[in-house]
Amino acid sequence: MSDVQKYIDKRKKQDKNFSLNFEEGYQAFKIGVMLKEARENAGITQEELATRLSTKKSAISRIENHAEDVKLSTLEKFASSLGKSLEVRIF
Amino acid sequence: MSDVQKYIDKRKKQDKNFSLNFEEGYQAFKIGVMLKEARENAGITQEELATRLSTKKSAISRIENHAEDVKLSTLEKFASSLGKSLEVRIF
DNA sequence: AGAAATGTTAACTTATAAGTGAACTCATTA
DNA sequence: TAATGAGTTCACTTATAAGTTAACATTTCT
Repeated sequence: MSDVQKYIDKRKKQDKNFSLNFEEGYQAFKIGVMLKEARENAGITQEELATRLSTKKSAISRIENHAEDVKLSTLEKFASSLGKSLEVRIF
Repeated sequence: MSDVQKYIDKRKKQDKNFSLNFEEGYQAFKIGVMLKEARENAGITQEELATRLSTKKSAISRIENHAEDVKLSTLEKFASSLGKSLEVRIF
């Protein structure tokens, strides 16, 4: 079972509304999970990442959990501050 | 020579400022070219695409040419209205 | 060449992502 | 069982992407 799936199940239990309408925002949600995973793999806290990005931990949390939508530049900064790259592809 | 490179050369000729500072916004720019390419491959005009996306051709032109930044949802809508998918990957 | 279709740009408005601070939960630890 | 560290959520502000109109430019026709 993938980490994404585990996370979905966990959130479904906690959050009644969650299981209902997450399909709409699924893409954005999945990216939040991706970002959280990338950060955790890098072994740093939200606060540390926030410092690197000159922002606050609350902003990081929002992106990882509730981001309806994200700007491309935000994704890029997030990724590159973890030493990662971002690929965007149309296929 | 790639289409992206051809386009860069063309723009450099037209636009004095262009060759100077395009590194900064390179990612966003490249995506604009990608989107333009995808649209042209689909054989539709900016106006037709604008109609599909319930917006105006000027907005399409801006995204293809001058977009400093783009929202993920905009990319997704753009791609899916051309029958394409969007992939975002951190690596 | 002139006309029609297509694309670009600028100026302005509207919608919303991101920045911020504070109060809270939860887990760990001294 | 305080205290500390990590994460979440809320309310508010600020920055900016996207919507819109209109004028202009460019390309592609006959």
